[in-house]
Amino acid sequence: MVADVDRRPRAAQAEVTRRQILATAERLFAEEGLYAVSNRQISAAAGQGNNAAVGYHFGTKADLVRAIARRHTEAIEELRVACVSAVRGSREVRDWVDCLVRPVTSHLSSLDGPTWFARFAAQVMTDPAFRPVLAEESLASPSLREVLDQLSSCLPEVPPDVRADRADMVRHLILHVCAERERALAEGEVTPRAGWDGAATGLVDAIVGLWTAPHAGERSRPRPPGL
Amino acid sequence: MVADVDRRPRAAQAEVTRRQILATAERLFAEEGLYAVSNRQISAAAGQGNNAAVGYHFGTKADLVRAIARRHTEAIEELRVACVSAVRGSREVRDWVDCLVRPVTSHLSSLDGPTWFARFAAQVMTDPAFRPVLAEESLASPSLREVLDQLSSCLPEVPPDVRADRADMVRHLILHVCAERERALAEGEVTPRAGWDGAATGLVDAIVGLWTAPHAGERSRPRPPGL
DNA sequence: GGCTAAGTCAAGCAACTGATTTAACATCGG
DNA sequence: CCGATGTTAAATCAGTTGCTTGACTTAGCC
Repeated sequence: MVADVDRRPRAAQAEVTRRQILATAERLFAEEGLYAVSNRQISAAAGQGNNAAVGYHFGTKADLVRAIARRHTEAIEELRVACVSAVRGSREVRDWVDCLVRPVTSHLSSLDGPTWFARFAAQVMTDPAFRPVLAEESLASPSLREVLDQLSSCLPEVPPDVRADRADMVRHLILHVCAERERALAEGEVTPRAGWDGAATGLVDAIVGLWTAPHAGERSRPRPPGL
Repeated sequence: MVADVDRRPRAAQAEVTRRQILATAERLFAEEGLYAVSNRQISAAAGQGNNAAVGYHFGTKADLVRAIARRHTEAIEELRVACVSAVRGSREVRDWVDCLVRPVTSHLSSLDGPTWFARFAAQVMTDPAFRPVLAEESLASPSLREVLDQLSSCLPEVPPDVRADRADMVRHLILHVCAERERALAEGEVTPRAGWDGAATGLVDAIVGLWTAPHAGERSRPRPPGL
């Protein structure tokens, strides 16, 4: 169980197998659904004759999901840290919204070929059983906290509960728009935007508008009486 | 199980059973997850000694999901039609955004006790296998098309692809914000807004801001070079 | 009253699930 | 060189899945 001796051929082969299982599981989860794919199918599709390879290298299905997620969230976290340090000191809403959106889209576009992580993450965050696996550690990111704090300080006049409400909206927006775009790409549909960078621009435009929108009370117009 | 079943006519008793299965399945799906619940568990939890009751009254799991969804989407559709006819002729963005949000939140608040449909729908729309079941018929609603057309005509200067992009965002926003709020309510967490009506107001505010936000190109500020 | 058909119940089916166990095998430390 | 170790392979386990089957109960109609 020593960590720093994995350069040997033996440990290297195991690492190749682990990587293969991770990649295969991520693809199958995104395409077929989290629960629709069994550990056996993953092992087989990963080229492992062993039908228990997943259980051996990872543990339960939750552990596998966590391992897949961590690999991406770590990369995204690095990009976000770089993005934050690039705009630190700014008071522009758009700069900080960029720090929320660009790390995700940039990471997805950095993966060659089709991507599956956005669809995977959307499923994990929507499933009541798997949500806690990813939610805690993902929302605890210090750089993410800083971005949200900075975004809040850009709008001191907006009540805190409204800001919290909208922060949730932004989170859902980024996740599911990326997942939907990924799915559209995979199914060969036409996408509203060309490339992940264009999608990010559309997302940032919309989020800036959402974040800076006037909040309840600033509008005096009454709602229609029907509802 | 129930004492007064013997007095009911035959067909009515079957309808009671169907209703019971639908309600139980909706609750279990929302709480445990779509795939985490088997037809057997649903039958048992619905008080049916028959372990194949679900298969008998409905067909496959997809058929059950469709039946659950239809019951709610029909009610929401009615509310939306009423909402649309109330604001027809208006050129205000907020009026038409109301027609997207209020029917959903109004329907959820009309159900007494805790609700499960939003979480259920979020899972269905996120799962690659079940998404087509709900997506087609839900997006084909004529009143929904009219609202989106009216919303588009409110912003003629915005390119069509940007409008399509943002329409997708609005869809995701309404669905997953309602689902998240429902989940928070079920787990006893504090919710940013009090009541579904307040949540709808926050949602409408944000969506109006999102929809009317300036789009790419209207901002001349270059993005930070880091990404 | 007796018959048909619908609804319910209970048992059992093959197939599949995660998990465990055992064997084969290459690599490593000495 | 050999034994220890860790990875892969393969067989097997109990439990659960959807689905089918047949018996039982009862409403509706002749």
